[in-house]
Amino acid sequence: MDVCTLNAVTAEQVTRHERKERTRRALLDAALRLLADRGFASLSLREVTKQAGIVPTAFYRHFASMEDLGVALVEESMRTLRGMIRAARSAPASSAGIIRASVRTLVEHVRAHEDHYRFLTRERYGGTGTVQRAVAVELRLFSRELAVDLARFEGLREWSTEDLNMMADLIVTAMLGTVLDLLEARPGDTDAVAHIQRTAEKRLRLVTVGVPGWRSDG
Amino acid sequence: MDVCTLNAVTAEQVTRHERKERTRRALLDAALRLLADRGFASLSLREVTKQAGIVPTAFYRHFASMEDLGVALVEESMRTLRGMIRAARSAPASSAGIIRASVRTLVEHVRAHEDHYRFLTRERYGGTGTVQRAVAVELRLFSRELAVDLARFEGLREWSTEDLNMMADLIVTAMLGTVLDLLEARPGDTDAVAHIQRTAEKRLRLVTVGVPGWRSDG
DNA sequence: CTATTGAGTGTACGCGTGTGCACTGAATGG
DNA sequence: CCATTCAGTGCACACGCGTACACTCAATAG
Repeated sequence: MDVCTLNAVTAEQVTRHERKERTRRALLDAALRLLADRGFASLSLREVTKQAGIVPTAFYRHFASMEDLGVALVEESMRTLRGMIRAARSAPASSAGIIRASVRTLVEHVRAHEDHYRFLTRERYGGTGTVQRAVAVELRLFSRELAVDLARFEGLREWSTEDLNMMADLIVTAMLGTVLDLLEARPGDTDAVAHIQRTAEKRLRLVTVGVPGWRSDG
Repeated sequence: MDVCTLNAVTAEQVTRHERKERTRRALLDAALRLLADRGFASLSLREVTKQAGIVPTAFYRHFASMEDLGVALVEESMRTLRGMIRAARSAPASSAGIIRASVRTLVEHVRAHEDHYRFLTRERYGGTGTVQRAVAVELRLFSRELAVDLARFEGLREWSTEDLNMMADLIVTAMLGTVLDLLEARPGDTDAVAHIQRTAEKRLRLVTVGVPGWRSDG
């Protein structure tokens, strides 16, 4: 293999892959668009391909099945979610303002990626089979990461792993509830969003204000 | 109308209604059975009628549409949920043991009505259109009722309505998470159930232990 | 320059869907 | 006793579904 051949190969793969990747994206985006107001289970292969602008049978060049596409969407959406927590982590962390900052990050992130968050919340609870399980697994991992973050805070250092996980689960659950509220609010309704934001902050404060008085045994 | 006629009329309506009601029940039960591992949206009229043992077109003698049947299921399931909170209310209420007792009531109730709780949790988040909205509305009412209950507790008497609603929402959300955990645990896995139960108690304790230190303004 | 690869096409199939329509036959009412 | 009501039947239809199969025709490889 000389340089020329190598370049050729590289060029081929780039262009080839590029084209294929573009169609793959079109399929994922088409699915996401259709999922705006319906569950993944009620999504048909034909609908998705039509929306993506290709013929039904070409679908199989990219995914082995709809379920496969669903799992790909889970991975993509979870990448978005992790992006959010990374943003929240790197925000100014005055221990008092951290809740306010985190909630603001969440609200902005949900606005910017409505489709991913809608997909995750819907399929976590309403989903079926492989897709639901994939979301459940990823969210559990996510919650465990949050538990590690929590362990660094004052007053939580000596908590047991189990208790930290319990608290992280509670926070994630509450957060998903907030996400749902945000998604159900009409997009332009700033009053509603402000109220949801305030309520979300209160929820987190109520959870954290109990930390000093916590005892693990009932 | 003499007595005889009246009796006849009564007998007719009873028997007539009885027969119809029995088929209606069969349809609801069939749907519930099929919903054990699938979402309501992916349920077909033909499947339900087949499972219920009648011919597809006879469906319309009982419901105007599948959506209609879904709303009926929401109402029925919410009646079950309200039964649970009534049971929890009437349990021995030593302020310390109330959490433990409430969680036990919840766990037993979910075991006894798995199908209803599965339906509610699934359609609350994963649902679509009329059914999801019906569940959302009913759950909001339920949460408001819980807020009224909370207002009777020591330390919560002087809380604002908004704060009480916030706390009630948080509790309902956490409770629904517990329901989900219970439904996902394999039926016979008593270890898993015990762990879920313990975690649920801790969640509630973490929420309530913060009450004395609560201040409404951030 | 020629051969191969592979993304996307078009046709065709059997199946499950919701629902319209004319019907049966037992329960009911006068 | 006869007429009416109405829950449930059986047939028919048009449609959307997943996918098998043979294909086109650029991009790529040697």
